[in-house]
This record gives sequence, structure tokens and C-alpha cells, in this order.
Amino acid sequence: MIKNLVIVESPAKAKTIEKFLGKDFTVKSSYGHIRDLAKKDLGIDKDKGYKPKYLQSPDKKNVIKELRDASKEAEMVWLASDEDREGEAIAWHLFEVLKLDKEKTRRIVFHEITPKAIKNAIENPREIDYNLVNAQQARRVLDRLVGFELSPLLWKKVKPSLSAGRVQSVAVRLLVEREREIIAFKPDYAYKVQANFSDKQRKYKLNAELNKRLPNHDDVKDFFDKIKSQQFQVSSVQKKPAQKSPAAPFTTSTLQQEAARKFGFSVSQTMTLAQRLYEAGHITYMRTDSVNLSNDAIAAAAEQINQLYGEKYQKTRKYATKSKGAQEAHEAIRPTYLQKQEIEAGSGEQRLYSLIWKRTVASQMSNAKLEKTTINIPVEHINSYKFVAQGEVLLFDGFLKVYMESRDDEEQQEDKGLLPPVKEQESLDLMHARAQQRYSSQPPRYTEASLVKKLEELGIGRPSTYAPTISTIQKRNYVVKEDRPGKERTINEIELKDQKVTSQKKQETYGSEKGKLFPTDVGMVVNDYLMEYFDNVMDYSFTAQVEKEFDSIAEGNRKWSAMIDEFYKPFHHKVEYAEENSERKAGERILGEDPKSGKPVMVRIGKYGPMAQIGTVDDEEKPQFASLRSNQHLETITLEEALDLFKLPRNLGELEGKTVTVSVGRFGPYVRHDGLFASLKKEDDPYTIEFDRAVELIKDKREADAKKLIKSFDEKEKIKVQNGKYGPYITHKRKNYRIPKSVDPEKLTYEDCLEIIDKGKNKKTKKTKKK
DNA sequence: CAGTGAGCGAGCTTCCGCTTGACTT
Repeated sequence: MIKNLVIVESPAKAKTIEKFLGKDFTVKSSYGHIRDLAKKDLGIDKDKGYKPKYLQSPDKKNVIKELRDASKEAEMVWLASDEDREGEAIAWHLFEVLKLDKEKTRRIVFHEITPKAIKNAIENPREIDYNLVNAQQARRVLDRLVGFELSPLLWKKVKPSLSAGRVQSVAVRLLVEREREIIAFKPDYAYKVQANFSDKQRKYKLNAELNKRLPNHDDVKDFFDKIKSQQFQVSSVQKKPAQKSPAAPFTTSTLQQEAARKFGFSVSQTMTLAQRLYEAGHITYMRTDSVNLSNDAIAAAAEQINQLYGEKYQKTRKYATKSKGAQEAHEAIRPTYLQKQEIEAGSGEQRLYSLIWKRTVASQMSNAKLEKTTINIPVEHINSYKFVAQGEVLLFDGFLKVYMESRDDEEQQEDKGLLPPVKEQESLDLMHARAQQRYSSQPPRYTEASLVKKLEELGIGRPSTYAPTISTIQKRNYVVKEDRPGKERTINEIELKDQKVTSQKKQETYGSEKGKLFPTDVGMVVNDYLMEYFDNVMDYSFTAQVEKEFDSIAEGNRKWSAMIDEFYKPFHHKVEYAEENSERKAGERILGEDPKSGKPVMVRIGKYGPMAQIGTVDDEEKPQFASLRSNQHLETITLEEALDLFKLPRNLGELEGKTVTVSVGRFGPYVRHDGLFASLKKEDDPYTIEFDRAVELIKDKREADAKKLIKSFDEKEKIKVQNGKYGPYITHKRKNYRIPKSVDPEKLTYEDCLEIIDKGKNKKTKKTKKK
């Protein structure tokens, strides 16, 4: 018999809360939303005030049954989903789907998982807030309308299976625009001048930089000629106190950024590790936009700091969330038990936990105190020119004892240490000076984490969707994450030593990228198309605008269906207009003429992605096609490069009576022999690879396959039993089947295999039928 | 996993935001 049933969103949360509430309460979880708009068609009745058609989510059938049974038994059901738009909707869906009795249902909320907060919530129940629910329905319906009307348009006009949406399309836009900025970027340069001084007694050295950069080589020479026999005198030594404050505790987005900067984790890696820490009870909820810490946590942090570092390191701080549209249903991400400085777990979990511990503790520590010193050394006879030396001394480390936030800009901060004891009016000798040509750097490309940061600033997306959004735009091949090597350039360096001026040239590498996001051709073409016809949805402030409207629905000042109608009417009109009036958008570009046939050579996006084509379909002969390589782009490929693509496949010769050919497929370059495919290695080039090397690759591949092979049957139907990443499996007619764990793969007979294949097939047909 | 690209037409793809396991080759 259940007296009180409490329903929360997450099972880990349910477990914790159950401990606080005692015997009379049973706590269960809904595992997020339990129903959603029908997947077929729009799932919205446009003629009946945009009435949503909700269906119970298939993977929630068991959860719903369990909750329904428990709720029937219970004397009181407490709906304890989060206190934001989505949480309120979850409570309402539960109320509807479980057919709850209003008299026996209470809605409660809490922002932190502490016994006090939960007890307080139980004592202050309320009713379901239908205005908030309606704001969520508006959000849901708008996203469906945008996504399910724009995507099919793209299938028609660009390429099948593409997608567009309020969040993902703007994310791609950010990348495309940044990429174009980089392409258009013309670097500027100037000479940075550094000098090395010494006192008259040669007791110390002082490095200083000229306060102005000089435009070119000749200016530097002139300048050096003027100063080479000059006397220098310190005009001033200024000392200023300064302070540094710790960063706020982690939210989802700042955790993703720091884990990327400090450990190189992808956003999805960070979230997987955080999920494990959360489930093990080590940290609070990891999908949050709040920087708030509970009073209990603040007290615990203070105690830790006093104990570990002493009272002068402790300072109680409260942080306020500044990001747009934050809904603050949870606390910041922090350790559940601050006295645990380390945990036992995998190394990734340990590192992430330790980072969270440090950030949380540091956020409750005192400021660091510094003294900044500036020494000015004017250049005589050249007005406003002076050499400046800057130093920084740490007087009190404060929070820096524990943690320092990293920065995105890679340019290394020059070490500003302690300066020598130079006095005002002191005379100095110029020992040596050097000017180096410095180019301005192009705008930085986005990383996964810096894109999340930007989206959060714009109020686009939610903590639970940052990682999935990043993965969606990569899955659609709008964006690729990769490393690119830098380019070389020559820079000038001019030196002044012993009153002589010399110059030399040096090589430097610039623009190399690691783990950055690059828009693809498809991403660019789709972006341009959407920008042309749907500038409102693509606007960076579109989400912020509709959020304002959702807020007024939540406050009861606006009817949700009216808001949707106002958006949808003109939007749908634009969809219809684009459908009728826009050409197929394929990023087509004619490169020139094929010297062999005289036919035009062009590139465009085909059914399978970017491709090159010789001739047109109107010709008598069929046109020739070839896919572009992954490092080639519609906007930049040359005629020569395109023509090269048609040199494949190449026939290299014969091995064991069968031909060896080399070509490029969906997964990159490969050699082929007697039905066997072997990928080329990085150092191999399909255009130049020779027979001997190809044979080597084929033999390596044979060996690797033999290692994988457990046994094979050459009966009526060929069957192989192989070892894979996920354990042994059976391959048959190019399809794979799992082997049950209870079976020893070594002992399988031909008949056993057929049986497993049969069962596997049944499973698959069932699944497809369901869909 | 690896030769695709016209056109015919059926049937499929797709959104964002809440949550975890089941599943993969």
C-alpha cells in the first residue's frame, strides 16, 4: 500500500529524495517527458486552433504503466517535476495520462535537493499552472511547425534527409558567417619593438616594449638609427594595487567550456562523465543554467576552506545568473559532499569531479591581491613614444590557491613577473633592441564549447540540448570537427646591437587549427537558402523574441494559439512562396571545359553530397560523375583538381590472376582486389600509389581479417563468425547478427548460426513493423 | 561499409526539450 506517491523527472533524484522523506513516501520517476506530438505528419491540427495531437512515447510504455498502477494505489500523488516550463508541462501530461483525481493530486516544486527544501515544498503545495503549461505548448508547437515545414523544403530543393530548426539552423549560421569572415580576412601587419635596458652598474636588466607598433621595415630602421646612441631615463614608476575574483560555480555551458579548455573533452564526453558522477551521487544535477548554491553548500564550502586553507581565504559569495532566458530550476553544478576532495572512479570522472570541486570551493574564497607595476622610459625627441615595462606581483593568492579559469584565446600571456628595483629619474643604457613583424590574426574558428557559449549568450537552446545540437549539425554533415595544418609565411626581424642595425628573415606557421568546427559545402548552401527565404527564423534574436511572447503566455497575458497563429500565417506563406519560386539550390559552379571532350566541367551538390560532373544530361552521352574529396570545396575547387577526380579508378595490375584497382569511395581511398577492400593509409595517395604498395595493403588487410575470424562455413550460404568491437558476431549476406552471451562462439555449428540469423531477422521485422 | 548522380514514383527522412539505458560491428 502506498500512502504518498511523489513523481520526479530523474531516477537518481528519486533515490535521493526517498531517503529524505521516510516511510510514508514512495518516490518514482517519469524519466522526462512521457508523451509528445505525433511523429506522423505535423501532429498539430491547424484548423482547430493548432490543437496538438499527443501520443504516449513508445519507450515510456512501461514507465507509464508503473506510474499508473502506483498512482491508483496512492492516497495522494505529488507531482514534483522541475519548476520551469518543461517541468510544468510534464506535471500536466502526467495528470492527464495517469487520469489523476484533482482532489488527490498536489503540485510541488523545489530548486535544491536538501531535506529542508523538500520538506518546505511538501508543506507548500500548489495547483498545476496552466499558463505555464500553455507557454510550453506554444514552444513545442512552434518548434514542430518550423522544423517540419522547413526540412521537407530542403529535401526538395537541396538534398534528401536534411533538417532545419530554430536552434540548429542558427548554430550553423554562426559557423558559416565566421568561416566567410575568415576567408575574406586580409591580415595586416606592424612591427612590435622590444628593448633590453641595463642600469649603469650593470646590476640588472629590464625588458620593455615600445608603446606603439611601427608600420613597416623602413620605419623600424629609421627608429633604430635615431635611438642607437641615445640616453634613456626612467620617467616614472607607477605601482597600483589590483584584485582578481573567482568565477561563478559551474553551469552546464561553463562546465563544457572549461572541460574542453583544460582536458580537451568534447561536450558530449563531458556530459556522459557528468551523468555518471550524478548517478553515483557525487554531484548535483548537471543540466542547469543556474549559478546558485544552496545555503547548505555555501556553509559546507566555508567549513572546508577554513579547515584546509585558513579563515582569511574564506569569503561567502552569492552569484546571480546573467544568461538570457535562464529558468533556474536547479542549483549550479557542485559536489554533493564538499568534504570529498577526491573520489574513486574512472580517470575521466575523477578529473571532472576534481574540476567541479575546485571551481565550487574557489567560488567561496577571497579575492587574489596583486600589485601591478608600470615603468615608463620615454624616447627623447620623438613625442609620445616610450618604452613600457609591466610587472605583476602576487601579494595574496586567495582563490588562486585552488583554481584559475582558463581562457579561449590561445595566445600565450607573456610572463609578467617581478621587475628589477628601478628608480624614477634613473639613467639606463640600451643594450639591445629587436623589432618583429607581427600579423594580425584572423577571427577564431568555433570549437564545440565556444559555440555552446555563443548560443547561450544568444539565449538559443537549453542545457539539455547543447550537446545533442552539436552532434546533430555534425550528423547532417553541415559541420565537421577537424584539425587543419597551418601555412608558412616569412616574417622580418630587425635587430639593434652594438649600435648596428641588422635584419633577417624568419619562417612562422600560422592558422593551424585543432578540433575546430568547419562548415561544409552542404552547410553553406543550406544556410544561404534559408537566409534568402526565412530571414526571420534565421535572425539571431528570433529565439529571444519568441521567448518574450512565451513569457507573456506564462503570465496569462496572451493566448498561446493566437501567438502561434500570428507567427505561423506569414511563415507558412513564405514556405509556400519558396516552394513555388525558388530554384533547386545546389551551389552549382562551372569551372571550365574538359580539354579531352570540350564539355563543360561543373561542381554542385548531388544526392550524395558535393560532386563534380563532366557534360550535361542533355548531351547524347551520359555525363560523368565523381564525388569531391573531403578536403575539397565547391567554392574553392579548381578545374585541374576536378579533372583529377576522373582519373580514378586506376588499374594497377594483376595479383593472383585478379586485377588490383585503386579508387575513392564513401569512406576514403581504397584498393580493391577479388572482392576485398583495403583502405589507403594517410601517407598513401590514390593518384600515385604503386602496385607493390597496394599488394602490401591487401596482405595486411587479409591478416587483420584472419585475426578477426573465429570460424567460417562454406556451405550453401556463406557464414562467418567474427570478433568485433562489441564481442563475437555472425555475418551473413552482408548483414550482422549478435551472438547471445550464453553461447560459446567456438562451438557454433552451421545450423546454430542459421537459427541465430533467423531469430535476428524476426527481431528486425518486428521493429520495422512497429515503426 | 566502397562503381551511386537523369527520370519515373512509392516511401522514407525532419523539429526542440525532458530523461536513461539499449544498442551498435
